[in-house]
Amino acid sequence: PKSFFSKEADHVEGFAKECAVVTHYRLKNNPDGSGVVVDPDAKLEEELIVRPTSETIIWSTYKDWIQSYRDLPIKINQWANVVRWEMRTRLFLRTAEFLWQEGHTAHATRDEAIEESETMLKVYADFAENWMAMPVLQGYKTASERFAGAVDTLTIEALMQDGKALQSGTSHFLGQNFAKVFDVKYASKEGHEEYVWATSWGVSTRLMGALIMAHSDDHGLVLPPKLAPIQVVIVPIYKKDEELAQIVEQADKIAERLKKLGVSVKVDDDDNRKPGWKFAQYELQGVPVRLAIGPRDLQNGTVELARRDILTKEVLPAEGIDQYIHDLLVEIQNSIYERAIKFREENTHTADSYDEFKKILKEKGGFIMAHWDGSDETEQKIKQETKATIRCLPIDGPRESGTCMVTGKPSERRVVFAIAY
RNA sequence: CGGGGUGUAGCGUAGCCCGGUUAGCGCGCCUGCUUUGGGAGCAGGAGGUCGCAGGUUCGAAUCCUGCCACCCCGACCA
Repeated sequence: PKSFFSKEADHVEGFAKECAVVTHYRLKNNPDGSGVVVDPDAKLEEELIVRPTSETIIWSTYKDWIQSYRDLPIKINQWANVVRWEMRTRLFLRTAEFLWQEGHTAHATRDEAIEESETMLKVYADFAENWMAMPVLQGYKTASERFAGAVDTLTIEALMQDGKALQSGTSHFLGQNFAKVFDVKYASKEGHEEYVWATSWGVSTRLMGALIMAHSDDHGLVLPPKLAPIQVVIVPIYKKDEELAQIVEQADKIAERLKKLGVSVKVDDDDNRKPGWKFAQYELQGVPVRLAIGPRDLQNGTVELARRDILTKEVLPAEGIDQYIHDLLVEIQNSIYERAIKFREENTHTADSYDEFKKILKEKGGFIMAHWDGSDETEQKIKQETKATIRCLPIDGPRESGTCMVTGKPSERRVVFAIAY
């Protein structure tokens, strides 16, 4: 309901310009027969906002669920579709409707809430790095980039292959902002009424875009083995039906052995597509390992193995190939990650003057470490003049005193700038 | 909303400026034969209200007017 949504002032300001609003609840046939029209008699007394995020409905509910310190902490995660009516959408990265998980927690103390927000950021960073094989920077957002209604916003920032940054997940420390406007209090051990402390955090289908842009090449997707739905595909090569039968028998044997090792396999005996077509197709889909088996292999007891990530091929003995692949998948996972790390290192630069900053931005892109005086004005000026934004103040970033590249005022540390999606 | 652009077969497009054969090409689709270790080859075939409406003209995909739709750039952005 609109009235729920209007409580937290910053929250309203942050989302008001991109909300889909339900004003009517019924359609009817157009009398002129041209289709359906909104029934003007079905106007809602109070408009509904299709949620851009669920804080308001969550907190109006938490108010009923929380009375005592014994009810805390409360941690709910939900998967939901949300709608943000962006001016311009971008496939996977900024769709009008997207699926995400959003967690909402309430805590008795400030420290506990902060710890929760940091823990979740690490969960996201762990997933990005160890499953998606995508290195991320962890850090704090500046005030202007913060979530609407948050005291602090933590972010994981990834670097895409085109040198642009992508915010890939966020975790917010909400302080007592929502507790106060939704009046969520609990009775403490000491018998005092206290407002709860809150967090929220989420990752979305934007991660699909991140995965694509972090690893793919001109042949298509490159999926990290841990996330690939099919880790190994076996393509038979044959001329006659009798050959196919023999090859498929061999392929099935290898597939069975792989499955015992926990590897997911597809044997593609589709006769409608030819080997070359299949090779290209599975590369497009990012299947990490491809085996080709033909009459020659049957005779020699070999298979041809191709790696998707580095596009190599080699002929290996069929004997023991299952264990070899099992180990290779681990190696590929690491290799993709290492390649992404290397790319990020090569595309992270330091700038000590505004001119140098602009030059790097124009010629190289990537992350730029630079000193900033901490003011909103300077941040906005840089954004207007260069389109670069402060991606984050890294959690583990080194302290290094210097002077702001724009104003010359003192700075305690470098912050991370980039052009972002 | 401001600026720019595009609508031609299932998809991608040429033709439009400078009006004039049966609107051309690629992919895909269908049939046959040959093929199969990197997205097959040859031969034959099907498929079109040229976004919509009106106008100019002997004649309009092409020129004019109006409308509709979509795309790109900017403000927004997990």
